[in-house]
Amino acid sequence: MRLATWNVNGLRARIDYIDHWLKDRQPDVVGLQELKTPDDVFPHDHFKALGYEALVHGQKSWNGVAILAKLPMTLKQQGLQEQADFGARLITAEITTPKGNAFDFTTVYCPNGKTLEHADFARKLDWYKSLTRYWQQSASTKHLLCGDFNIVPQALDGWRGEAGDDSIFYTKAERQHLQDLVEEGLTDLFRHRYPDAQEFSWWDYRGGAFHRKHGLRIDFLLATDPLLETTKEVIIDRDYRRKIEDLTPSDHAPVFADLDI
DNA sequence: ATGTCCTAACTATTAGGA
Repeated sequence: MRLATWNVNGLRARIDYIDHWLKDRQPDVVGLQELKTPDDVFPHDHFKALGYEALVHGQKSWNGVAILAKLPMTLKQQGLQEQADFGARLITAEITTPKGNAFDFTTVYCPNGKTLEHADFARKLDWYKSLTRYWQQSASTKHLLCGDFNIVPQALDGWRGEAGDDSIFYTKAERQHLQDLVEEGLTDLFRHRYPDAQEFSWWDYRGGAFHRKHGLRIDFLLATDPLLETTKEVIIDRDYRRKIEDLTPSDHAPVFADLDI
């Protein structure tokens, strides 16, 4: 069972690139973020031809999340009710595996915050409070939370290291909100498997950041213990941050994990 | 040229991204 997360930076602009990756990696379930696509033009037929059903929570121009799955799934939640005016940023489905096991899969596009001084930074922190409350209420023992969290968990996860401390993405306040999710019983699958590895999931398009290794690890797969225990491998799929022929990549790499469920 | 790049949108310049 291969579960993945990917901020695609525009679904319609990325559709051919996404096809390459789906065919190469064959994930069973994928959480997508930053669709920038209204629901009424979401290319359901396109993904159906590749074997995927899609559940979508999108909007015009910005944000937007979706779940692609080769397995049976049912919609459980679209959006955080307390945060409806901050964009389409969360979707949850219940997935049934070929073994007949059910688990919940949530994918999120957490707010960026812009700058420490901007009003959106305080809203980002408040959004995280709502996410933690949602998590407390979901009360499912097998639950994966994945997406673009827009927070650098520790110095190892950002190219600036400790020099980034207290700047946006690296603040104590933001990191505490990730810690709150850990205290709810979630584990960062990549960091758990590779405690000392420095791998990034996002690189700025500008200034040759990818080749200069100026990246951040801000895309995570977080899982409850029953899912953690069955995790066999976790990959940050860095090769898919590269250009493919004439196709432009997202600024994020996909991240996926293989679980025996 | 905020070293600067990519997307979407009232198609030309701006907002948003991280």
